[in-house]
Amino acid sequence: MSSNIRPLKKQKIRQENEKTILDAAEKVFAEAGYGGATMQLIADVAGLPKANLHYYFPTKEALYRQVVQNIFDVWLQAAAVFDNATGPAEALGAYIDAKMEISRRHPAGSKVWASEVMHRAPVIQDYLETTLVDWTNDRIKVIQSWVEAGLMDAVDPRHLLYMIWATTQHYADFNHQIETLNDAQPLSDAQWQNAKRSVKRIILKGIGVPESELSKL
Amino acid sequence: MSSNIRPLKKQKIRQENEKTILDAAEKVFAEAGYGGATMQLIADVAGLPKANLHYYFPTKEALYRQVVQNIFDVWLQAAAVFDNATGPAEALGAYIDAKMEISRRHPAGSKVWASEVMHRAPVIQDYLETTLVDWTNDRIKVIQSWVEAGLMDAVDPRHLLYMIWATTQHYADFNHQIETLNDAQPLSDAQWQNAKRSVKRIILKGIGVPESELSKL
DNA sequence: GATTATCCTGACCATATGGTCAAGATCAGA
DNA sequence: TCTGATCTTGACCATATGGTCAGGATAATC
Repeated sequence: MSSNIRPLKKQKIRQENEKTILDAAEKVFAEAGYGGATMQLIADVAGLPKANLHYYFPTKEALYRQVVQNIFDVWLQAAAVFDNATGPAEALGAYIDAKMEISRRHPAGSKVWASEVMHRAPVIQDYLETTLVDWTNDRIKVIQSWVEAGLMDAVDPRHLLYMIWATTQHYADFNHQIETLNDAQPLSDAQWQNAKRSVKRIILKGIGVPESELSKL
Repeated sequence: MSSNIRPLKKQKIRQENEKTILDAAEKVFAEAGYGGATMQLIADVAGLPKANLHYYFPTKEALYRQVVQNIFDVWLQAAAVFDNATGPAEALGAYIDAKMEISRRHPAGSKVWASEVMHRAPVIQDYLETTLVDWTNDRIKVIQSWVEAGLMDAVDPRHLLYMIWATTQHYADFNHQIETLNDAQPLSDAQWQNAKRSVKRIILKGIGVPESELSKL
């Protein structure tokens, strides 16, 4: 990597500023959308002059692209939890927990992702067509093997995945609506626990996981 | 109403143009977001000069406001199906069907709604706080009565509603992702039927509706 | 057919925004 | 301390956009 040539302190400055800018950008893109976000506002949130953003990221689009790619990485990491498990209760339960936790800790990222996909994925369409398609097809096979092993009902794996994605991400993307319906308060720790338990219970029971497994939630 | 004073033909012109503009606006707002949408593009889609839009809708914000309010009305109408039913299987089944149908026929509207809520509902916050809160609280009571009558498990009604909203709207808001995962094809009639059946089955079974009711889906 | 109310629209304006640049500041290495 | 590389930033520019307006077209009324 050419950045290894760069001296240490300069390297650190670059790293920190890029992170500061990316964090600010994620926040602003989430709140205003791509079109509504302005470089000036991102700069203000980052606490840097606007021209400095353009030093690190040549264009608004390049900055946005980086934000979206980072979110995709977080998404993929959560998906890993899916794997190291033996059956549907464990695997899907852990996956739902992981995604709910992301929705709680990282709502801005989820909103940017949702916005990007809603607008026909102008910058990450290639990722959808390759990484996402592959990942999804792999999990579908895993789910089908569970069905064949009699560990769960013969549900369509695709729609099961969509339901999990939709529901977990809803707690991030629609957090404002959820707060409004919660007496204008953010969900408390206990309410988040309850949300996770409720979601897991309905989905897992809905696909035929036996009651003995459900009681572990 | 003062528009009754307006002569017939003029009245019709107004009605038709407003509808043309609102349809174009919904489409463009859905595809580009509020910030990314331009009055010029909406005008082009509507096939009218830009100045004409400003004759009917004074500002971009006024036009957007009207679009969002219309969507809220559609949403409320679908919610009516919830009522004329006796138990959870029938009521929730019909409600899910209705919302899935809206997602299929009216995806642009759903996207505008999602975008509005994601951006902290700048124009319909008052509706969220009044109409939506009231509607939700009413349905929660209904669901609780079903629980008490032993017609379903003791699930938290709130999270059940969120799951239904999330899942059904996902098929509109993320239709591009779903298409990408469906070999770049829109869902066929059969696939929509399958989607509806899958969603209803998982959710209804998940809340403890007996198998005898499920087989009717 | 003359008058009034409504509708239509090309041309125009003020402003906001993404992006540029040149000059200066800071740092690393010799 | 000197030199080159990297980083910083205020000032600036071209363009796009929301919105205005005056004058013309069309429809309704008498």
